[in-house]
Amino acid sequence: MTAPPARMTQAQRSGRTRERLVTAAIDALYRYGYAAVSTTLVAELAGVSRGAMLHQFSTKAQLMAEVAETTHQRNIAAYRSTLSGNSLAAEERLLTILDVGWLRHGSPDGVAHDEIRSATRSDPELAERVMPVLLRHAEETQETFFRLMAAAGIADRPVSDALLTMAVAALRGLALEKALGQDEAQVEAAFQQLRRTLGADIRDRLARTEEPGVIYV
Amino acid sequence: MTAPPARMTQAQRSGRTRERLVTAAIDALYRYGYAAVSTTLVAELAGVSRGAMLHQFSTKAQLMAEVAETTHQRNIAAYRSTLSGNSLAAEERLLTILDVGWLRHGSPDGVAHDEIRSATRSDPELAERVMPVLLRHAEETQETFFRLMAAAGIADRPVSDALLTMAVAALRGLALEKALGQDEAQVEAAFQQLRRTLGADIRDRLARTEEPGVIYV
DNA sequence: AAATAAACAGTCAATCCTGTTTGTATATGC
DNA sequence: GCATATACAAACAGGATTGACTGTTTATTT
Repeated sequence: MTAPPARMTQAQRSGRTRERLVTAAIDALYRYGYAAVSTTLVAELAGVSRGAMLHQFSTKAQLMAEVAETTHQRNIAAYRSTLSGNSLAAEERLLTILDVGWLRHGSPDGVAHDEIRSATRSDPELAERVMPVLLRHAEETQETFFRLMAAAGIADRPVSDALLTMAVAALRGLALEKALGQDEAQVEAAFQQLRRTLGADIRDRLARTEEPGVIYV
Repeated sequence: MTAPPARMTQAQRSGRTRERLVTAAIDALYRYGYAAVSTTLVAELAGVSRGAMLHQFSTKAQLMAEVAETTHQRNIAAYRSTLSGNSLAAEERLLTILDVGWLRHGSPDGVAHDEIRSATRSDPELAERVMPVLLRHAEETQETFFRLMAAAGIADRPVSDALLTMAVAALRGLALEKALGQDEAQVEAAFQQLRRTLGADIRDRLARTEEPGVIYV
């Protein structure tokens, strides 16, 4: 007794296989890294025929663009849900962002996103399709972060951008160490060092502004 | 009138083609990234026949191991020559190390080294051959950095390791941004942010120790 | 219910890459 | 000077990957 073929609309069928493919791709990127991820592998992991895959994503770059979009959306959702719940003082709030960043960069979503990002360096076709997406994400993030900084009393765009770029670069570097299988405790200690250092800097900057108070997003 | 065949010893011939290949490989890794570097391309760039290449480096992993070794040696040479010349106060000295680190990580040598490092994630054969080398480099670096920290009065191994891991991860992240063609000024500003932040932290730590004074290496 | 469109399945061609193999030239040791 | 080992040259085989192509099934529209 096999299950009946379960009638679905076209949109449901498409959505289902697209989701399966994106999920499988994220998992594969997380586990093996971009260079070891072939479209054939993704299709197999997803339990989707090669034909179906090519119908939904006619090139590898298109699939990766969708992966980049999906992971980014889940990332910002994580920031939002963490920040919207509780109302912390400025310093705590900014450090919480760092914590979420660390959590996300180490997650399959974050690793997959960063894998795609760095792969654009070697793959012009991927770059052409995905870079615009990544740049949009970056601008979006800069804008959001600046609003948070401004709300904390540091309404200085260059400072905000530099802090963000530096922190994100550090998180990417640390996440890569973790992905390379370096000693977990060591990497975690390095993150705590980053946290401590950035915390001190932010505290210092806040001390030079009017009373920061509580930030509302 | 063509040049006479220039008699060379076997060692000279080997050394010459090995050097050509390593140089070409570094250049290719710097310009295109690991995934886009084939052995064929390296041989062409080096002006060396494929047969000669395979004679000197029978696998791609072996070539890459040599590249990793060469670039690392040049890196530590850069640190040594910078530090041995002048005798700076502890804080200045540590920041100088950071500056050299930034310079080297952005150089073709540094980029090539980091490309190989991250490629081990996707290429098990490369990992098997190269990881031992990279781990040796890492231990060497940790040891040297710790001695510098100790000489500066911060003889705390966990702190030294965490600081180093964090700083190197940040430099790798920033160097990647640069390699990806992100806005130079923006990346440079982020590095200055890192420098400022780490400088403050070190100053803070030094203040809690006995008079640091001048470090001799 | 018939016609059309969308989703899916599986094979194929073209390309690229790595390392092997076979053969030649140059240097070295006796 | 000759034998041997090392360095170099170039063609080749095997394997993998991507996107095209042909045909089938399922949904939608009229």
